[in-house]
Amino acid sequence: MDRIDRILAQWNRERPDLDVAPMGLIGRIGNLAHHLGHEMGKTFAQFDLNRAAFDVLATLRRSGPPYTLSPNDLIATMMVTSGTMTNRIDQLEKAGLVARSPNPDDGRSFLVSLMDKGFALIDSAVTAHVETQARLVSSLSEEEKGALDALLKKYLAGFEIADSGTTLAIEAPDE
Amino acid sequence: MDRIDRILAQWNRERPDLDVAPMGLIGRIGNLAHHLGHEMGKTFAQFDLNRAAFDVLATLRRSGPPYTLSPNDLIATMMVTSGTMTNRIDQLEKAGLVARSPNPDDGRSFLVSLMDKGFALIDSAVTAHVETQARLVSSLSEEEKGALDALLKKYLAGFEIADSGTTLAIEAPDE
DNA sequence: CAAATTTATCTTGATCTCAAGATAATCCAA
DNA sequence: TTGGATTATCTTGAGATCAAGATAAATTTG
Repeated sequence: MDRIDRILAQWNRERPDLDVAPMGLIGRIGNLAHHLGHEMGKTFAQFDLNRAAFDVLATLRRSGPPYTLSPNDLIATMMVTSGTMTNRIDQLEKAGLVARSPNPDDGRSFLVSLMDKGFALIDSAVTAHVETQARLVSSLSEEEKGALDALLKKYLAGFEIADSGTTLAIEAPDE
Repeated sequence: MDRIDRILAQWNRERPDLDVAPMGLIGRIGNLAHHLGHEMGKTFAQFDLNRAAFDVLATLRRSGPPYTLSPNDLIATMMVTSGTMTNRIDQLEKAGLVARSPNPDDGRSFLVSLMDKGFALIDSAVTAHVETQARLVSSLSEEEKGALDALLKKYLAGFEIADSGTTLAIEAPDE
């Protein structure tokens, strides 16, 4: 009888006409994301980063040499709006962690490159981040982690297909 | 090979020293929460609500008669800060959906009560919300839903014990 | 009973995000 | 080629959240 079960029990009493089983599943995913995000944020803060800045630096770092992507690449990877990405890059640029340069192949576009300082920072930060993540999944056995990951992957697949434009039952009828 | 798998493959190439399996699991939970939140937000918008307002109204509604809780009760249920809750209640009060009254038993405190208009609105909205949620889990079989929910519940249990003050391996060493 | 502490709520200031629209460059079709 | 559509990015304005601190009432202590 956890926090979510208590919520479902209340709904059952007040609105017995509703089937709230999906609410339990979805609520637990949301709660977990909240807790995990909070804990990971502490690690980011140790490097004077927040989740947003970490994600941008990490995306550039793992893209490999020359550690350079366009804002649009970053937008597509991180699923945020263009205004959000402009803001993130502005801040990282001010901090001297990345630099913008014109894209020689497209006058509308820029290239965002990881500076040496940014490379060093994200390499340290990601090492600590991975340690934090290992701790955050340590309450599950290897089997449980594998089973959970497999189920999540299957579930997520429906949304990713939806993203790519295909119509699925999982999508809303219209926007 | 989904979006998360591609990220892990990049890290494996660039930083083969890191064990990024936990990143996959945690990343999928975050991605799912993001997708689910986005879809549910569309339903809330149909009732001129956002997630924040829906949660407050729903918490009052499911608490049962007299549909009244203190701001502190709402804060504890929703895991938000007091400033956030003040803001939410202010808006709902302006919209005529809830009302504040002094708490006769505690001069520091208020009681937040659902108005008739708020009751009618949340009863319609939650009906639609539950339908949305049913759609959002429809890509999983009953067995998968049960297995996923059980794993999530076990995982979440570690964090809820942590909330209550007990020290667990899953917690950060310090804040 | 008075001082110190705790509790409940609100205020303030900063940050992050998004949606919508602006700007400028590129692409495409006739 | 040239006008219209598309694309990439930035700007603007508004909303939500949080952390930290202020305020006032209740509780605990000696």
